[in-house]
Amino acid sequence: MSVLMVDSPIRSASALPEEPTQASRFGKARTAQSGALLEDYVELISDLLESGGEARPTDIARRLGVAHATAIKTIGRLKREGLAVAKPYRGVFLTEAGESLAARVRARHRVVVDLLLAVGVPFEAAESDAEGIEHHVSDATLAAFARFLARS
Amino acid sequence: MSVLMVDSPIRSASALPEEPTQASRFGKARTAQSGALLEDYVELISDLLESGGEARPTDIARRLGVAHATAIKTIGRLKREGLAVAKPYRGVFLTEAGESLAARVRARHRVVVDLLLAVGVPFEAAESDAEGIEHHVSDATLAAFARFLARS
DNA sequence: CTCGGAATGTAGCCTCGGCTACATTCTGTG
DNA sequence: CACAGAATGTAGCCGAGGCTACATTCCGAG
Ligand SMILES: [Mn+2]
Ligand SMILES: [Mn+2]
Ligand SMILES: [Mn+2]
Ligand SMILES: [Mn+2]
Repeated sequence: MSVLMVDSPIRSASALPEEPTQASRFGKARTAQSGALLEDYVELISDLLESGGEARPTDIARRLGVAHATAIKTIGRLKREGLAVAKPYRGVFLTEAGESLAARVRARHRVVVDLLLAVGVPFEAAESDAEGIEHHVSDATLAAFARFLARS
Repeated sequence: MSVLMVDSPIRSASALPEEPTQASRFGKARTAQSGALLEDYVELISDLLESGGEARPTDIARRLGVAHATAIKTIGRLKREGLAVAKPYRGVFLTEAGESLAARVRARHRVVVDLLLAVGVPFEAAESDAEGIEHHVSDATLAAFARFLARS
């Protein structure tokens, strides 16, 4: 059995994926990323509205750790995309679409954190990492997470 | 015991985190994201070099699903940051720093995919989502993933 | 009621990461 | 060995998402 595996059809344990496959994976990651910011804003605005009553630009900015001008500009984008409404100096509110997105995003955030905790990630790392990870969790993955948590 | 829990110190199961805590979590997610692109380039270049020999801009662009001009511009950034070297028309190579980053990134990618598979995520979703998730997995989380996989 | 400080909004700048269009260089086929 | 076509590189555009500086509006203490 002096096999050297030279010219084996299987090149190695981790051969490169096909080009179109790989391009599609990278493309999905880029797409997911581009929605991340809006998701975080909508989730945060919903949290603020539920827990206190008001979602003011300064609060939003402070919680996100950005300048207030940055927050206001992004709130403008939320309005353009039909997720939020706001009259000058009156605070920000969510549309139906905004509320429904917020609900989905919040549910997913919770499942991701719980999954991380369930596999042994320390609390603060779980919360911190989840803030980025959540935006890259597809429906299929989310469903798998939920199943895993259910049978734990 | 006609307690209504009004004015209880614990407001609800999911109270908002403290402002500085939340800002730091969002900030970390933003920072992680800014490094993501370079990580993917370096990992891909390393894969191409190991598996074939050459890492040419056109190949890189095709695999990432972007225009070749975009890839060339980013390769310029890799050079500025000391991760890659390339002479005109000669293909791209990694510096020591680049190789070492690539090794870490590839190892982390593998652990993330394995973790996803281990909790029941279907293969293609695991590969696809991992491409985004990997960039938000801290060292603490990575270690927890590895421990979980070891005792499975 | 006033008025000063806080909140809000606007203007304009920057980098990153996409893109298209065009210019240049390389290279393999005839 | 020429040269057409592919690969590579350059120029310049765009939007997103940061920032600072400044203008405007609101509101509560006095
Ligand atoms: Mn998030
Ligand atoms: Mn979140
Ligand atoms: Mn990736
Ligand atoms: Mn990867």
